[in-house]
Amino acid sequence: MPSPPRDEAELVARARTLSGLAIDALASHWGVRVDGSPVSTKGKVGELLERALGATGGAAATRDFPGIGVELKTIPLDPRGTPRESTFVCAVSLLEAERAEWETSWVRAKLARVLWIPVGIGADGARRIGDPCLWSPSSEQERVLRDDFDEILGRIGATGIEGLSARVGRWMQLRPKAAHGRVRTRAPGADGGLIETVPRGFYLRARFTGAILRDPRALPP
Amino acid sequence: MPSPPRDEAELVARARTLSGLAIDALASHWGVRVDGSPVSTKGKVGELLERALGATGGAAATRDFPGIGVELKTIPLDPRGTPRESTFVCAVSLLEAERAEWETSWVRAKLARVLWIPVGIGADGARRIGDPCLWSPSSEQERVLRDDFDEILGRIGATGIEGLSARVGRWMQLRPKAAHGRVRTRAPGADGGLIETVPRGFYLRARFTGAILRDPRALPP
DNA sequence: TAGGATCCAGCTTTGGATCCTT
DNA sequence: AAGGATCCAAAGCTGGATCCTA
Repeated sequence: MPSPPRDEAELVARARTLSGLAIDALASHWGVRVDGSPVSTKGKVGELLERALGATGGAAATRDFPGIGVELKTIPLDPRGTPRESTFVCAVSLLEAERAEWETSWVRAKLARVLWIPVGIGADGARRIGDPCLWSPSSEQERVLRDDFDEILGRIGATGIEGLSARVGRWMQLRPKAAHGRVRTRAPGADGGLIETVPRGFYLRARFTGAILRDPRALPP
Repeated sequence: MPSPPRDEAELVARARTLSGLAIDALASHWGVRVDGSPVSTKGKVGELLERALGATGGAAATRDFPGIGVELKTIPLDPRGTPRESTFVCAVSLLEAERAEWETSWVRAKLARVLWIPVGIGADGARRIGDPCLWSPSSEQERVLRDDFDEILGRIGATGIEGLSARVGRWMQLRPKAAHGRVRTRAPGADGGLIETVPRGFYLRARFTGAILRDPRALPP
């Protein structure tokens, strides 16, 4: 198990040495199976890269590399280099939604510094690690993310969580997270009591992550 | 048959009196069948509204209302108010493509002043005429349309018509027009001779017409 | 043919549902 | 539950093919 990287430069240097490596090779090195049925290997590649880069593992970690304030995100690409999926950022606390502000939010902190690692798929079907991209949002990008955040949390306050569609948000959306979980939220209306619902999390739309992988300062539609 | 409207105000006033009217009612008034199989009634609604508004009919007309320089376009909407189709603007002369310029183009002249008439569909399945919208492109809108025009004609010049996909163009695209027609164009390359191909026309994408019906100065993606 | 357009199979995108490990 | 995510049916969009009338 590698020790945590001392600084960003060391983290990026390590990520660069992994570039081009087949996922299968990395998996067998770490004794992890990533060749099962697709549904049974969700999240495995992300965890594999955390290990290989010396991330602080486990559910207690607030960030992947707390010492240097960097979040690690893998992005699956299709053969043309386009993200195949949206990217989960973090869960949201529905009960604190009304008081939440972008400046002090967890989602902003997570997105402040991200090491994106694309995982491509070759003509032979083998998945390979791509070139890492250390990114912080430009001020224009952050403005849109903040607008999305405000609109999403504003709707939760106005109509309750059941009135919020995953369509809301240009680059960021709120969607169910976890099939079996239960959390409490407030029913719509001023007199709303507590009701139970499924947990939600912030996701970045694929068109946003695709654009920043091509150009870190891009402003997608 | 109404006489041609004297000016824009009269045209819009007439269009407003039609708003809310069922297409079936208008059709029976003019003795036109619009209840056949969908494939057999293409274009009927557009012709019906031309008649009802006193447009100069026939293939010889360069514009629907030449006296006042207005083009009439009907737009079919789905139950949510979104355009169901792209909108045909005019044919393109492939042989003159290399010399063509936006400023003097037919497509620009047609789009300079358009009376959009949405045709919605109610919960009962009946089609009804909506509120007319007299529109000219804003300078920002025209800039994008000109860019599309330049890129489309530029590609015809560079790669020939067969190298041009209907994907080119943000708001406007070039697509086949007429199933059986034949026109001549120049083969790609400096030494290109004349070859035959299917006629093409400019179309406005539904996301553009949908946006300007909601807000005439909107700048869709 | 020119002028009025829509059809519709196939591809892409969306977003609610779901899976594994600690 | 928290943290790593992907699955996949259904809705939406695309764009080549096509239809009618004068």
